[in-house]
Amino acid sequence: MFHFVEQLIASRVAEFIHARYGVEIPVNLEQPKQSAFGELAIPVAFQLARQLRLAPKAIAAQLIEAMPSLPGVASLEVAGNGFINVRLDRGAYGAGVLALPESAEKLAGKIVVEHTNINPNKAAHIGHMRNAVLGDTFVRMLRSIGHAVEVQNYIDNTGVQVADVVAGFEHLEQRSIEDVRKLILHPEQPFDYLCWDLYARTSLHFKEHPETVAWRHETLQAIEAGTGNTADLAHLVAGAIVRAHVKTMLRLGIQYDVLPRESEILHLQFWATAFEQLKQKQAIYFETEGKNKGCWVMPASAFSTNTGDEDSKVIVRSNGTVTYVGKDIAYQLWKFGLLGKDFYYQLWDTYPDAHALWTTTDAPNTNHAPEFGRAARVYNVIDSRQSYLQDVVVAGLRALGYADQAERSIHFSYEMVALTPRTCVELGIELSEEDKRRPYIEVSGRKGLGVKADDLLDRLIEKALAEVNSRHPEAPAGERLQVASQLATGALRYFMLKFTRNSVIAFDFQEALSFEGETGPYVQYAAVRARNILRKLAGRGEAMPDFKTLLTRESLGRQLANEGLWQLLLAVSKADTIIRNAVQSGEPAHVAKYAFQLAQAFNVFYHDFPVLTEEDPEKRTFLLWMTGYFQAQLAGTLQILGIDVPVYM
RNA sequence: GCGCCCGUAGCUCAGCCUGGAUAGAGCGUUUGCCUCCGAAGCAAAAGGCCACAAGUUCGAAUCUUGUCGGGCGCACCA
Repeated sequence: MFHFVEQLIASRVAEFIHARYGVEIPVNLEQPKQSAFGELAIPVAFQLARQLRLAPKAIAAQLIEAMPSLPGVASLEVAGNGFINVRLDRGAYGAGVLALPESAEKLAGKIVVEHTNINPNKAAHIGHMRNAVLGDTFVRMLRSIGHAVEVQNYIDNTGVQVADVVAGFEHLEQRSIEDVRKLILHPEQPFDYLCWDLYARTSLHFKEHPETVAWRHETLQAIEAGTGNTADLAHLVAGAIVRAHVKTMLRLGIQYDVLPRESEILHLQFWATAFEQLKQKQAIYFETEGKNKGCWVMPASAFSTNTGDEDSKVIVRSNGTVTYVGKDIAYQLWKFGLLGKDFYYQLWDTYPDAHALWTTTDAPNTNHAPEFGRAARVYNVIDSRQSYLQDVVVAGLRALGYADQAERSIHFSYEMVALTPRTCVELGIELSEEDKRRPYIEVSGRKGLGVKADDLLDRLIEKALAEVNSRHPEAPAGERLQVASQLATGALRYFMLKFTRNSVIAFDFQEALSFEGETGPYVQYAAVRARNILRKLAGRGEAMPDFKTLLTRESLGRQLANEGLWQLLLAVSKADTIIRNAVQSGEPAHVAKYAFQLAQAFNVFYHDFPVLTEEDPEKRTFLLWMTGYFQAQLAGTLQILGIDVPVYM
């Protein structure tokens, strides 16, 4: 509702200024820091002062003198050095909120969001969770304002990391493919955990015995060839790990539409097609001298604005194999429907809610897969350390003449998750004296240094369950576990979202395990309390009043004369403004912050205005309506954050 | 060396894009509030040269430049 009023006032004021002074000027409204200054402030007199050569205060006075009355506005007044403060007609605003349907119109053009993208060779850790939660929340934000969104989780199943684990199985562990199949089917420990350790051990072995690094190259070549025992083993391992990842992410309410795999990029010759285009448009050239002799490279001038930068980027190695960036250019072209070819698809799994998850395959078939790719806009959720490579990919698009798509190919970047030295100690990780003085320690899958996603979730559930057990010992055990899981997810997702994208998260158990203050459970608690009031009402056999007939504009005006209630209604009605701005700036943290503020506002309401015991019937009706409105807005905002409202807590 | 990010309360962070009226929140500390829709809550107090300097401006935490700290990149790894 707030969004609507803001826009209406801004456009009317701009029109008036144009008519009166003949000046085209954008009118920006701001929200005063103090509520005593009204609901909105128009600082336009300051901007006009320069052009009209008049004091801002005098202009502001002229404006409010001559301005025709604005709809929904009670009064305008000059304040400070030239602000125009706006006071809204509270009854009209309340009636507007009551009447306005919450609907999002369908927007044209599909948006592809690629996120998660974990190498399928080990368990997911907290860094991967930040990626997935950011991506998933952004997807929910986009969908909530009417965008069609396709979620892709790219699987690099033919890369070095998978090769290392496979080499570990074959050389260090002397395991046959049948052995590994048994480890997957009858695990003593989760397979992704087993690979976590094996990957760390193999990496260490390579470091200590450099001559064995040859295993990696042999394995890699075998995997790329696609046939034979080693390739089959890699396929088995990567597949099992992907299943583990999909399962872990589902615990956080994260689902995907399609898992494009690198193996198909290779087998279906996606790269060969892209390579031809790049050569044709001379986006890359064959280097004949220097350190990159024999490689196909992209000149630095294509992707770097720094004129002194002479380092070109190798796309095809001198041995004829393509780098990751090359494959990514092909993939990015496909996302926009620009490659001129498509994958084949097969069903990977069906989620409990019947949503289908597809993956790519190189075998032609008659499966009825939906159409994937052909995006109007693409977001790649990738940490900021890879911004250099992302720049190269976008430069590839531009060099091929796809300037529009390059513009709409967005690196949704975020800073890494690191560990505080205290957390490292807690995990039993030995730190050097130098590391102890650092603000944070980078996680490393290669070193096995990190907090596994499932471990963290388990700890959160354990803690939440203890709390739930102490409060609701009589409730069924299954239900208590369900509630504890929802609280754990809420705590974790909120924790991952409360920081803005470009701030490094120094992960700390104590902070992440908290359920008090600015946390997911705090917001969940407010939603549960709001719903409990409505539930109690229904429990008494009392029907909800007919708000639309009882709450007339006059009645709303009387109730909203109460400053506290008016401020609360304003806060609750700002959801639309907040979410639109958050999508615009690509910042899920803003939605999280708003959810928290909404919960704070509700707790004030809850404390100051007992609803069910209110004796004045008109006020009681109003308070009930506010409760319902709060409940709906809290639940709606939490849904965008991917957080459930438990039945109790 | 070059590029990107960060520096705001004891700690962890919002605010910076789009300059504006007394710089906010959570945690921690101190003090109150459960006979009252659930205390995972509410109320209050203390706590700031917004790293530093110069510039632009009527006005700078916010824009520009420089300096100093810290982090991350700059592979024929991804």
